[in-house]
Amino acid sequence: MENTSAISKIQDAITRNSELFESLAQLYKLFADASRVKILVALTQSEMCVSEISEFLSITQSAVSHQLRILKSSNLVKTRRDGKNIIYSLTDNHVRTIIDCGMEHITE
Amino acid sequence: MENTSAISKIQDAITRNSELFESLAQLYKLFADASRVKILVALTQSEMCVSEISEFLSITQSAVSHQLRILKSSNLVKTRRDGKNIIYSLTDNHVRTIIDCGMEHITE
DNA sequence: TGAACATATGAACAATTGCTCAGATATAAG
DNA sequence: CTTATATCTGAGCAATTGTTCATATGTTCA
Repeated sequence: MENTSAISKIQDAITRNSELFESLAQLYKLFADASRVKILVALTQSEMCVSEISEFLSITQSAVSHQLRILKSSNLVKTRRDGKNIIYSLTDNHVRTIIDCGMEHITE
Repeated sequence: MENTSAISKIQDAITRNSELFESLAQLYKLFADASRVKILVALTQSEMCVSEISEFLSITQSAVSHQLRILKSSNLVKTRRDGKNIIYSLTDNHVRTIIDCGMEHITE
């Protein structure tokens, strides 16, 4: 199967930017789990502490904590301490935008 | 830990729309793999047949075929036959939009 | 019809993922 | 200091995922 020159250029571009697309996949992986999506959606509405989040997900506080760690180490959320509680909130508005974007596809 | 009424409402909304957010996670799952992302990005530029795609990914024709089946059964791509080849293309522009959206986050 | 090419499919397997459980850490209040 | 509350962490495990390999299906052309 011979390439047309046009397709060859596209293939080259993708091969050259391979790492970029791996980061992109990595980003989407963060949204690729129902628990994490729900956490992120909740945080688009208000900051919350761990126990508030684990209240409406049907999973343990430990599971929530694990997920939050993933989201935090990927810089999607940030934390501050308030007494015994750790309050989680979105780092910036990208999360909101990405969720809205996916929503449009779902609810077309 | 007592809920403020505001947070309680957010939690209710998320619990009520649980299925919606599971679909959303399911959608992002499709973008959560480097091979699939590269395939989709390639298809935003031009329709392609299976062998053209497997040429620039470092995976076998069989692996590409498996991935394409996932993308097709999720209605992200569609096919037409051209002789011995099956030509894959994007079903609509949502894919492009979602990719652009993620790209903005990466390349900020 | 038979050979060559393009694609699809199913089984098998390693790697990754998300959860639970048990226990560690940190803070606040008595 | 001790207890209670909130959160984090690591080990272990079942489920899912992406790939390869072998093979099947489908198409073209001689």
